Amino acid sequence: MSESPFEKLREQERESRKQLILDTAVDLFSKHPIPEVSMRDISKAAGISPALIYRYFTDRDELFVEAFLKKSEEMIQAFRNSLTKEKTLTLETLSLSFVDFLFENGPFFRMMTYFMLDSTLKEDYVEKFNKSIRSLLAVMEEVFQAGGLQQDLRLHTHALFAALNGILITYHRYPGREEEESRQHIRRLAGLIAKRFEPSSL
Amino acid sequence: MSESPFEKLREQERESRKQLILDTAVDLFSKHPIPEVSMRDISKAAGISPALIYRYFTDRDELFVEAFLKKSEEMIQAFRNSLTKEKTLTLETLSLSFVDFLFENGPFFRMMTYFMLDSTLKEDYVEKFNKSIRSLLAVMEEVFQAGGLQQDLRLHTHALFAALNGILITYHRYPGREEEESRQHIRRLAGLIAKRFEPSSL
DNA sequence: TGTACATCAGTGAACGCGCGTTCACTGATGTAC
DNA sequence: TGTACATCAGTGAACGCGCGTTCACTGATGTAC
Repeated sequence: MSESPFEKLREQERESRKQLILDTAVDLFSKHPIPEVSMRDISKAAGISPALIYRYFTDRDELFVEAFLKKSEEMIQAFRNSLTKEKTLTLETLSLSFVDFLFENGPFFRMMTYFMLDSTLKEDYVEKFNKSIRSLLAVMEEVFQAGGLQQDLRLHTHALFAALNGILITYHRYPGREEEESRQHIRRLAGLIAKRFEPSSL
Repeated sequence: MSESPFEKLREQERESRKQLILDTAVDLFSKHPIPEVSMRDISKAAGISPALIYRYFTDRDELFVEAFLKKSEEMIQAFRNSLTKEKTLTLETLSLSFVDFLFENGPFFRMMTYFMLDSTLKEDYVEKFNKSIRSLLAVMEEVFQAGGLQQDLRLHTHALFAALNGILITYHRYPGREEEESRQHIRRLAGLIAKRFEPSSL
């Protein structure tokens, strides 16, 4: 199974072509409802034939899952980075960062909620999704712990995560509001929730 | 525009046929992902021809919205009733009732989240949806008020509503858990959130 | 160096399917005179 | 009472479309001898 340098290069080229398709898909998933993005749409946007996608992915579901995982890893990494930059890491700063991030990263947010609600995907795809979500929860849990919370750590993390998700889902395009107003409302609610989770108010 | 008793009867008959279609649709929307329920599915389940649905509804969207509104009214009414039965109306009992209700009323929950996330519906349908959500928020707001909360009443109601939604969406079919386990986890999280909203902990 | 073969990226057209919706129609009932 | 017409519930088949996916193919490049 050893590969010559030459073969490795070919492999890398193939990989970067695959990433190009993936990036195109992520881009479209972020702009339109996920069920409305067709393989033809993706191929057109990538400037290739529809058939070619099937040289890199077995089917649409696999493409979707890989697109999600890619974006998810980027997102979690960036989220983690932004947290290390904060001087004092309170639940409030964590929560505001979180909703800001999801608000900015439309693709990730859309795909995540799609997974949670609609998915009729194969079990091992669902497992990959959950693994990704668990990574995100791990980041939050660290902050809780750093913040001095000891009891029911896991449970509090779940509650805060779900609550913040709920705020985003419920108000991300509240009617009769401009995007900036929605964002402000979401931040206000996230801050309000976070404060109630501070250990000091326990 | 006055109607004879005879015409009224005919009108009522027509109306009850329409309701029958609506009930069938609600039933299917509760059992399968909403985009996967086709007009043919509904007509087959109702025992009629697909074409007949179009004598009662202009298109699929209208059918969907009317199905949602019907279920929503039932749901809000029942929720209100269950609250009047509670002796002491704390936020905790409110919250547990709320998640129990949504957990039981799969159709409403599914349709609500579909609206929040995916909908590409016409503006006046969205307006009807929001009116319905506002009724639900009004019930919660009453409880907050009865519980003695004065400041930022609206904001707290929004936050709790969104948080509970988030818990339901995030954990309603948490993987590797049986339905009953999911329900318990959701109740636990809802209780945890609710306690933090009690005025006493402000 | 030349030749036969293998590999694989990439293509455009096609397959088969299910969808929302419409069409042309039947048949029962009510209405006007 | 009979007849011509209107209304409307209801139907099965069809229309037109877009979808995911596959097929048969081309053409470039690498490999064996």
